[in-house]
Amino acid sequence: MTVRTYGQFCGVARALELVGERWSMLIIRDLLLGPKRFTDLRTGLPRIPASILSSRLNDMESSGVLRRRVLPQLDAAVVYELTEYGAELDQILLQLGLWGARSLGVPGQQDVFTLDSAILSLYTTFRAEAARNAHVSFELRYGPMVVHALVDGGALKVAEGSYPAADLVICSQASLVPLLTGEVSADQALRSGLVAIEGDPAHLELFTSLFHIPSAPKPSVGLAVH
Amino acid sequence: MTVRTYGQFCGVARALELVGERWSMLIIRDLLLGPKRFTDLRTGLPRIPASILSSRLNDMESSGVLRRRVLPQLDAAVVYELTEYGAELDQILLQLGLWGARSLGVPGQQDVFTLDSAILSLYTTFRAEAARNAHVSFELRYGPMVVHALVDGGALKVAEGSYPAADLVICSQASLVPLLTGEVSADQALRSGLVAIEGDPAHLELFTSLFHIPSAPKPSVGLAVH
DNA sequence: CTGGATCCCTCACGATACTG
DNA sequence: CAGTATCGTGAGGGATCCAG
Repeated sequence: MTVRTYGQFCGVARALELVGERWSMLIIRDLLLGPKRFTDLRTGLPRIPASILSSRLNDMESSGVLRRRVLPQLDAAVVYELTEYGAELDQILLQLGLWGARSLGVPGQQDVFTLDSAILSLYTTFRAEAARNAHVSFELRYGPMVVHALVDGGALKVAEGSYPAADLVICSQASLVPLLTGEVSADQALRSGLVAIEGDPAHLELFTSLFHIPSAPKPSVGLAVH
Repeated sequence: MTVRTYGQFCGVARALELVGERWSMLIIRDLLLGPKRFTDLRTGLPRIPASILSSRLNDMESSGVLRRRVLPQLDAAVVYELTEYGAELDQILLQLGLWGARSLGVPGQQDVFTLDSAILSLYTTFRAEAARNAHVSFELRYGPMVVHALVDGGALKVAEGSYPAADLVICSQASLVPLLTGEVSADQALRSGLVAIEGDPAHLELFTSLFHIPSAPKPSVGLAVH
């Protein structure tokens, strides 16, 4: 189980040796939302072979990114959870998700849309600075999957399940990406049937201002200016 | 050349399909510092097979992360440079480098320390908020490799080569990591011979406050709280 | 000399089956 | 349920060769 290295004395190379193998980042993505069992991870990552999941978990446990924990229950349930070190990847994962979301096309026939990525997508696209004075709650229904998002003045909490007190219920028939990029306005989304809502249409306008996929670059650090 | 996918409709998965293959991130790391020729990239990544470099460049060109450009010269020199989209990975790469630097041990016998990673390491460890009122210049000598860093009130510019007007010259005999993490103080580093300087020792103290590898976590977004 | 392409070998990945 | 074992395939690694 000797990890392949890059032969470089470099923080980036080291990071990639820890979490750069195929599937590792997606495992971490799912664990960011809480400890999970082996089977939970398989469910969230339908295409990962069990043997690969097993070896990734072992590798990342050895390197201190996550840990195995035996729950104090009769059935001795085992969960995997991020260590503090591993959990510090959260911002990086969110930014990477936002960067990648910009080139998400339409979902392919084979693509799965999991609960965890639905929840994560709300965190990645959340614009805290636009939510300073916002206090609003949404329930989102992606087919059978239901999550809710509570916006409370710059803070966001997303979780699974319904939220009967929600200010707005959004039922999406397809990908919300065009709405989040601004390619489609709230109005257009409603009229075209991209989404259906229960509640005040003005709240959908608010939703698009709180959750957004920027098409223009954020100001760069200025390394690659030419 | 059909790219392996993860079969997920998710920004993180999409990002990994674009830049998650082995070596891709390190290619981008080097290109963050400016356009480079095929041979320059090979020099900075000694262990990458030419065939892999070639296919990564082609893949990332197809996906819009970088572009080939033919310089208007007689020899028709070709350079590779990041697109605007690719360049937006800069913050992510810097943060990933900082995260990985925390588990950098001592450089292995086989490890190379390239000019680009030396320059990048200064960007990754730079603390702009600690440099608000700082105006100072450093020359760093890692064996035969020489770079200089200009700190100008929260802004940093690092480049290759000597800088005769530098306020402080730092000659490192070994890895600077212990100094940057605070494991070794500026005083101890001098007395132990970890570094030798030309200039005011007080500037070395300043250096350690400007460039730092935090051992404690930065505040997390609060996803993985349990 | 740069910018690759081609060959071959090895090992990680991926699918399936199996066990405590 | 929670993984490990087996095994074929294809990507990575290294050397060599070729075109502009």
